[in-house]
Amino acid sequence: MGTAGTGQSRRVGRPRAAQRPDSGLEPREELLVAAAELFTTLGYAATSTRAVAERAGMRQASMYHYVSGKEELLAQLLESTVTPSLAYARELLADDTVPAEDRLWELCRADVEVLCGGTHNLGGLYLLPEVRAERFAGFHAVRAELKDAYRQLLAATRSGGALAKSELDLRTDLVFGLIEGVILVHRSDPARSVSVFAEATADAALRIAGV
Amino acid sequence: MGTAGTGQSRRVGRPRAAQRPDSGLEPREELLVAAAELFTTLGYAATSTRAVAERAGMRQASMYHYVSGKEELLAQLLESTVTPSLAYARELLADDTVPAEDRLWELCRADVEVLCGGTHNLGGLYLLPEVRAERFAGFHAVRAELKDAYRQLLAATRSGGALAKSELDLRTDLVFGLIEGVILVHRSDPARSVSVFAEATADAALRIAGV
DNA sequence: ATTATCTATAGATCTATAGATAATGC
DNA sequence: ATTATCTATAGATCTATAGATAATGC
Repeated sequence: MGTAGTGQSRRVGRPRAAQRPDSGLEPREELLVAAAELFTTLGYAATSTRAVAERAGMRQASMYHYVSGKEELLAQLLESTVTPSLAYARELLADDTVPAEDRLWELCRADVEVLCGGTHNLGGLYLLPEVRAERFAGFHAVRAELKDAYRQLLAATRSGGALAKSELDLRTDLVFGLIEGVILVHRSDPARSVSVFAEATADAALRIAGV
Repeated sequence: MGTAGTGQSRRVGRPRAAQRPDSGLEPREELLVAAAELFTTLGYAATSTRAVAERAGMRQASMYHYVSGKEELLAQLLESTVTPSLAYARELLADDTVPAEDRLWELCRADVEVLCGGTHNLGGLYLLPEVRAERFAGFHAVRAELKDAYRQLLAATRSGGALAKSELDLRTDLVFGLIEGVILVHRSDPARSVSVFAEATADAALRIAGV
């Protein structure tokens, strides 16, 4: 069995200068958690590499052993906000034993649940203007895929099938806009139950969709 | 009549180093326009005072003759996104000759129209994490007032009068979330007519409100 | 004299690299 | 020997102030 498993066993390499209770996370994970906290509270550009590294328990320069810089952390965090919902959306798209209305409802509910349920409001990072840069093309691709899943589910509903393309695009934007907006507004009342909020949002989305 | 009026007449003070076609705007306005462009495209923290000043046609240091720094520009821009809608909301709240449903619809429509209608997507600035700072308390106050106007109009509708407080808060968040979300999503299809989009959003808001 | 601007710059960052060091592993 | 970390720092910013300058106004 060796010494692996407990996590707090002695590690290779020079010890850290500022010793801390072992978080149990891998260093890269520690950096991501620290970045999520700081980006969402202080803002991305206002957060220095020093602040991220120090919060993760290492010195500024040590961060570069794990990531190429701040941008990589942001890119990873952004993708992690969409990937779970996208995987679920694909499952739902493939499952034609359930009416499209129900699948759309479920996607909305799950999407809000995931994004409001996390410790930090990573949803807000979606909208950083700096995210438009080429560097984040991967994130934009998965996000566009998710939006397209919404569109396809809308089109598959009874009332959606007959829509002209422009009307379908409009409704997709309204539904997608609702989901993003409520995620952002959620922080005004974080005490409220996330599952209740997510279900209410899904109900609202179906009413908007006109199904 | 004197020499005022044409705007391009000779001005007091040392001439600018980089002469440009006269925008016709006051220097402070030029700075605000430049800041709006840069903040919305590059991001707030990623925009330097030099970039703002230079785009406004002056050197970096000259900016301080008009504003105390970047924060003041952001604070002013933020307030300018809410103030028109808030003034309109107050009018609507006072006008009890029109059914509350219609007034709510009209507020939603106007709010989206103003925020999507501007040249830049200032709506996105709402969500900068740096805006949570004490410095922007004024903005948060007017924004909270606007949200409260939405709440009051919702409460005044036929179906809204009977709601428990928590239910009213929930619906307010859904409607307010929709408005903010669509403003952000609007940039995905800026070619679409703003007035059509604003009316569709107002329709959707009423459906969410359950009236 | 007043004003709006300029140039120059001090001081405070921040990022990313170079090279040293202190552990474990063999 | 390998690894993870450290310390130190060069170079590139960026902000805000000090003080000079080039207009108009009286």
